[in-house]
Amino acid sequence: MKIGELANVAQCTVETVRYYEKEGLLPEPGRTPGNFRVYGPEHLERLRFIRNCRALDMSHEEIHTLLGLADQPADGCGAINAVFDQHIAHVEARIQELSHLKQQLSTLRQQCQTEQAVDACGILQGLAAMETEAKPERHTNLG
Amino acid sequence: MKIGELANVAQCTVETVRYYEKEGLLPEPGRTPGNFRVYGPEHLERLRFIRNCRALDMSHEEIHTLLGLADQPADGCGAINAVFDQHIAHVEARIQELSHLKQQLSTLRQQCQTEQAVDACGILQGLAAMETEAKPERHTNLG
DNA sequence: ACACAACCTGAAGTTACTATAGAGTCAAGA
DNA sequence: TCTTGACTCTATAGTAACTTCAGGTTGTGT
Repeated sequence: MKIGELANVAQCTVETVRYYEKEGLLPEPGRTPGNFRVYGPEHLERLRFIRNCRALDMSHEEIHTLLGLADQPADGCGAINAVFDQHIAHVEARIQELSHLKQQLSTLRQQCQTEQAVDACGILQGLAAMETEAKPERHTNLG
Repeated sequence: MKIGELANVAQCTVETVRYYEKEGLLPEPGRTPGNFRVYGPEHLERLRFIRNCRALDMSHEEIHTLLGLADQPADGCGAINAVFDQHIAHVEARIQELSHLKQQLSTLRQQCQTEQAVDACGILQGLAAMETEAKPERHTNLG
């Protein structure tokens, strides 16, 4: 199949497919005499794998690692579990962070319940007065 | 004060300060005869405001809006509340998303509790088999 | 006088794409 | 046969919020 069909069944755009190829996540497919890419089922399976990883918010680096491990059937899957556990930890950490932010935002929001002059707006006063919190160091791509 | 001191008290790097200036978040300060930036307390207050907004994960666009509203003391603060409410909604939505992801990740993780051959690894099988979920459209900068 | 820290500008790198420009390929209809 | 239109190709730039780097200037302490 050609790139448009592949992208279609894999629920992504043709640009994304070409991008994955350039990134080395997807192997280079064959070409027609007219230079169009031709994909087989193995490409589709790999692309599905990648898209599922992305749906789980894994970074390209993580996916790269996972694909590398998966391509060595002789090895055990302990390393795979490790990648997974780390990713879960990232997600959990981000949820914690965001919950904390939400708490702060709600507190600030309660400083101003009514429409009043800007000078008196409790939110602005709060934003000006807050002690800048050091952002926790991030080892994740999750924003 | 010079840029290094400003950055220091505001808990950020000098590069970040210069970047905020280029982005129009921080007004251009005066210069010494030797072309060094010189800041006053008003710059520090503004920078603190910005850093607090960033600590709350607001985008530069949101901060820009907020600063614009704050600079018009005649106006009411209803618009400010609106920006805030929307941002809180973004944070809540992202928490929901991540919680859902965590759920899926945990389920997958349970597919493989032991060290075994890669071919049998339940995680990889799960990743290959999952039905790619359409990613919800994002109207936020939160990753 | 000289080292060294702090400052300056401008450009490129980061992530995972998306968008655009300009050109080539191919199947079907007139 | 010609043409239209859908699809494809490559290469380049843009996105967000910075960080890093290269190469040069200014100020300070001894």
